Amino acid sequence: MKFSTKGRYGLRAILDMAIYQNSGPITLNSIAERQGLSEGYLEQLMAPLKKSGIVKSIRGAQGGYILAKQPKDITTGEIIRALEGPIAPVGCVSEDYPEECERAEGCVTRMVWAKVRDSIAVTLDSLTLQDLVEESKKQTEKGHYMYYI
Amino acid sequence: MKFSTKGRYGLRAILDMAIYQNSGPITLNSIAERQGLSEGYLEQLMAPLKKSGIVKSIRGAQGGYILAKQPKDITTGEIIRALEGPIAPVGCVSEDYPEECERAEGCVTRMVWAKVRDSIAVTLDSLTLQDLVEESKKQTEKGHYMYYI
DNA sequence: CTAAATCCTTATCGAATTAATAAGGTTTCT
DNA sequence: AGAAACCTTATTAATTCGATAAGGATTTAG
Repeated sequence: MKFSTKGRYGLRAILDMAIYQNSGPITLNSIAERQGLSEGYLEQLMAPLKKSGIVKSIRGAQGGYILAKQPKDITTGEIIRALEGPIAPVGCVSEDYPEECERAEGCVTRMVWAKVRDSIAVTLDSLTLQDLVEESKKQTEKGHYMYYI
Repeated sequence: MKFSTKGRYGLRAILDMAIYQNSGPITLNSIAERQGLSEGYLEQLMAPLKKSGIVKSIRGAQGGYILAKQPKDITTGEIIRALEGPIAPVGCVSEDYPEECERAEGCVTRMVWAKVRDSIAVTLDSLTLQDLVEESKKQTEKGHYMYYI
């Protein structure tokens, strides 16, 4: 039961953007360097993030990516869903198109998974990028360098 | 971000046992039949469940498995951990032996994952097998046959 | 107008994980 | 003694994951 590197790296990348956004677009190259991630892999993460309206891209020289919304209006849930798909600890309780199952109606274990799904969703949806930026500032003041993982 | 069939099938198997326990051990064969699972695969699930003190086995003819504790004293968290390992949406926040990470100290995204881990753990740990048995009775009264998935 | 910087897309590949089966062994009851 | 059941390990096919590669498209700067 793990999130893949898509969600993990993607969240780091977006937080990186939120922290370093001040003037002009941010290149994948600079994110990759700061975060120790591969630029090629980051490129693949940007496609769904763009599609979900979380980032915008600016092509050409001096181009890069910018956040499409204010950090306070972007939740971690949004980011994770863009990268990992709907939250679904098991297929039959997927947020989007749950898998069919003959006896889903009276299924007791299914209720367990639905509760798990909801608890994950509530947690991720109640955290905004702004929250993370502020936490990051606190940590920097404490002398800790940066988020990782 | 999915639980594997180990956790899903295992939870069904244990709930099946809780419902059908009355006198004498329950054979894997009968669980497999009722639940539509393969007996061979169930065998593999029983090893860790036994090791975790959730079930006991009785060997030989007329043998089978019985719950090692009362349903009210078995949580879904226990069962899932026995089968899937420690709850850990990402390695660095594993309940058991979190993976090392240079900058774990000031890591902001790590805090996100820790919250996710805790919300899953609280959900699973606050549900007992007894709760599921009762829910199952309710569902049966409503005319729904059984849990599945 | 050309070169460089950057985003964009698709293909490929090895490694790891998963789900399941198979096969044979051990224990205990009748 | 033989059958019923648990027990353990090995194997395998399929899938997913993480990453790299390669080449294309767009825009800016000079």
